[in-house]
Amino acid sequence: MNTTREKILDISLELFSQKGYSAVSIRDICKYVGIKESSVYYYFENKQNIFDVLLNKFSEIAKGMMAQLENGLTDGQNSFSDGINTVSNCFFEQYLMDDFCNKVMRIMLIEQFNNEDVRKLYQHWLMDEPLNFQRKIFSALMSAGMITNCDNEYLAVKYYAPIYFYAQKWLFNGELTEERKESFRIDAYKHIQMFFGEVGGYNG
Amino acid sequence: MNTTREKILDISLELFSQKGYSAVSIRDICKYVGIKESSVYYYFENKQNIFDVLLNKFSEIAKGMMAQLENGLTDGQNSFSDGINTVSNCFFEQYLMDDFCNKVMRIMLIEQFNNEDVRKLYQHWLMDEPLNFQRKIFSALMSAGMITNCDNEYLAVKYYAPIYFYAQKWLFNGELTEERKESFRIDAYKHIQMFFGEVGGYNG
Amino acid sequence: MNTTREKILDISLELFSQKGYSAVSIRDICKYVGIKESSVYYYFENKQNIFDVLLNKFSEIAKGMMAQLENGLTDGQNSFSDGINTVSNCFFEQYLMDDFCNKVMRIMLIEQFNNEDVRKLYQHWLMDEPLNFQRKIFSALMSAGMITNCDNEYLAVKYYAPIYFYAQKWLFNGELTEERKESFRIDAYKHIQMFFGEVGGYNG
Amino acid sequence: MNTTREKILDISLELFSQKGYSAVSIRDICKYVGIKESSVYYYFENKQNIFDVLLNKFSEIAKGMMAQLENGLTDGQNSFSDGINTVSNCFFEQYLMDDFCNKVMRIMLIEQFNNEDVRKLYQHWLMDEPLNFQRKIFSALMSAGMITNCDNEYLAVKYYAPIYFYAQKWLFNGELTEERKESFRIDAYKHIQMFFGEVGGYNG
DNA sequence: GATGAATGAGTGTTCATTCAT
DNA sequence: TATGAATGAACACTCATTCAT
Repeated sequence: MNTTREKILDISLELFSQKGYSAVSIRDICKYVGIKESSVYYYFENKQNIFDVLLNKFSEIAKGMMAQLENGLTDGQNSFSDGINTVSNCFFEQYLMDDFCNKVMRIMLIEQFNNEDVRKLYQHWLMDEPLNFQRKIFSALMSAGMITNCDNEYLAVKYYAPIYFYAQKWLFNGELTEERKESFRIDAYKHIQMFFGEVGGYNG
Repeated sequence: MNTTREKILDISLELFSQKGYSAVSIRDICKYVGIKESSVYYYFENKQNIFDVLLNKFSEIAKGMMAQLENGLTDGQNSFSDGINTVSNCFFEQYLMDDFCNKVMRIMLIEQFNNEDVRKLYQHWLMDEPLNFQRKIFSALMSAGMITNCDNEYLAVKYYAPIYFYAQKWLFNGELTEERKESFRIDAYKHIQMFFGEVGGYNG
Repeated sequence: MNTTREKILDISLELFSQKGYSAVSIRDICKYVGIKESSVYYYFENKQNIFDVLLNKFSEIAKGMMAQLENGLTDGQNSFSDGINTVSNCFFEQYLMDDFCNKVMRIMLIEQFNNEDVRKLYQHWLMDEPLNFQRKIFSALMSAGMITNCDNEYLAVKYYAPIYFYAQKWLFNGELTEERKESFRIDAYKHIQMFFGEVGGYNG
Repeated sequence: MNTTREKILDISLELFSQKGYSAVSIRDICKYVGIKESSVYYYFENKQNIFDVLLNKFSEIAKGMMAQLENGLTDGQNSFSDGINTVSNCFFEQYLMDDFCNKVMRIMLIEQFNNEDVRKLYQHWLMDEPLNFQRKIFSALMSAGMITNCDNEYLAVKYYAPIYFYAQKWLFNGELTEERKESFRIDAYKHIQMFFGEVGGYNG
């Protein structure tokens, strides 16, 4: 592969996720990559293009992730809690806390205000889609009679909002250390347990 | 009074809240205010100073708001739901949706990544303080026997996270129209009603 | 008198002598005087005018000084060494080391390169005139037979150059402290003594 | 070679030596070099950096010059006056009147008041070092019995002060024309001759 | 593949000065 | 006497981008 191109992407991702798009200059990127500024233009049309490539890559991954989650739903699981755990685990580890995804999410969080397209992506992948997916889960659980029928729109928010809140608290600022990841897991899993305790299904 | 100074602050607030600090130039501000760039320096030391003045003004307001909320708690209210409504109303209308506060919150949301101090402010005024205040409410309600004793840390998150989520969804991007405010109110008040329905106290 | 005007002059003199004309702003001056920048223009046409007033004042003083020195020459003195001492003392204490004169000399030293007029003043009052005066002294001493006839042009340089050198070393940079003044006096008077020891007249 | 870089240095040297550092703008330099302002930053970090490069280059040359002079002292010379002439010639032609060195000296002369480091350099290379070197010469001459023993500190000043004085008069202001150089040579060599005439050694 | 050289447009900031009050 | 308000011109510097090599 073209390692220089990859390096540019890697370092841009890292820097963008730390300081945001406009606060990172081509100079900064090149300094870390170890090339001259003009060389960037051999691989990318312009600065914006680097950014776009990163976001597109993320969109692909996110799309795959959501598909995988939906498949996970229908797969035969031994038990209800097995299903919940598999799904949550996947969403947490391979999405919110995945090195690449986490960085892109930070970028989107920062750039959503300068860039309408980014805002839509953020809204889509961090608010609407997870909520939507959660709604489907609850629908399934309701039709399976595993939880009592109710407004699953609100149920999804009730479930997802604390996770979103904890993610912002632990995962989207400062360095993504193992400690912070663990803090997130503790808070999030406790929430899930409490949630299903109330809602009724979380007993295996 | 010094209208030019006020104008600079107003327009800076507006522009900063739309595009973030560094994406707004002194030239931009002056174009809208109708003065020459050098005139800005008659009123403010430098660009950062404009920003600081806005944040300080917000901090003062936020401090006052939190004090007022705590006082509201101890004031004799006719009923429990009266109290909740007064507090929520104040927090929503005069804080999250107040023209000035809302714009500063957007600024903090944007700038928290470029600026450690701002991140702390954001964390303090939009996460820790509201959560903290909520915890106190639940403590009071518990000792009054109005809700069953339980982990009020988690209770506060359960209560506040959806509000935070709805705020991000409706109040912190795009234009703050009446429609969006109304959508927020509907979602938020529904959540509050459901919450106290479950928790036990919300029957007056 | 107009004390504000005097203050402006005093402080300008001080600051100009420390940093040079262009490195001192009207703002700087006003900060120390305790007035607003626009007020300066009530007393002076512009910044350059302050500078000119100071230089003119110095020129007057220097003119007076040289006249006084020449008079001192013809005054009946008890002895040769009395005459030399009176003249040197006056030139050192009331000229090179006088608070006002010393500061203007520093200014001229700094500004001679930006300003042709200043360079001429400097050349005149710190090189040509002292040399010229010294020449006259030696002429007088020669015709009085007190020193042997010789090239008094060179004699003047031989006499004055070390004084000029010591002045640059001790009096024209850093703060003009009593210690530095004393160092200058020691070096300069030693030179004078040695000089007249060789030349022949310095024995009373 | 990098002609543009050289041009920037050449022209900066010229302009700085005429008006001083702060009175010369990047715009000025670029106008003469024939490049756009931003191009300067391809070759130099900032304006100060241009200045520093010039001063460092001078320091190197001055160091070499002093070493060469000291070597010259110990080299076998046919006669005493040969030695003096070689040394003086070198100090005058390749130091005080050398195109590059002369300009840097003017810069130092101007900037010594704005810049403590420059003042130290000036003091070092135009006062202390030459004086020091001269002292060594006189020490050597004394131990060789070629001049009578005496206070060689003062002797050095007696020798160097007039040269310093003539240098300031002829070499450090206005344009450095051949006429002015010649005037300096005449005055300086006459002084040297007279000096050694008195001191005793100058007869070959 | 990569770079040396250059640039146009822009940024925040300083400063002497003006003028109505 | 003094100042509040404003400005035009300048300044050092940054940055994304271009293009011939």
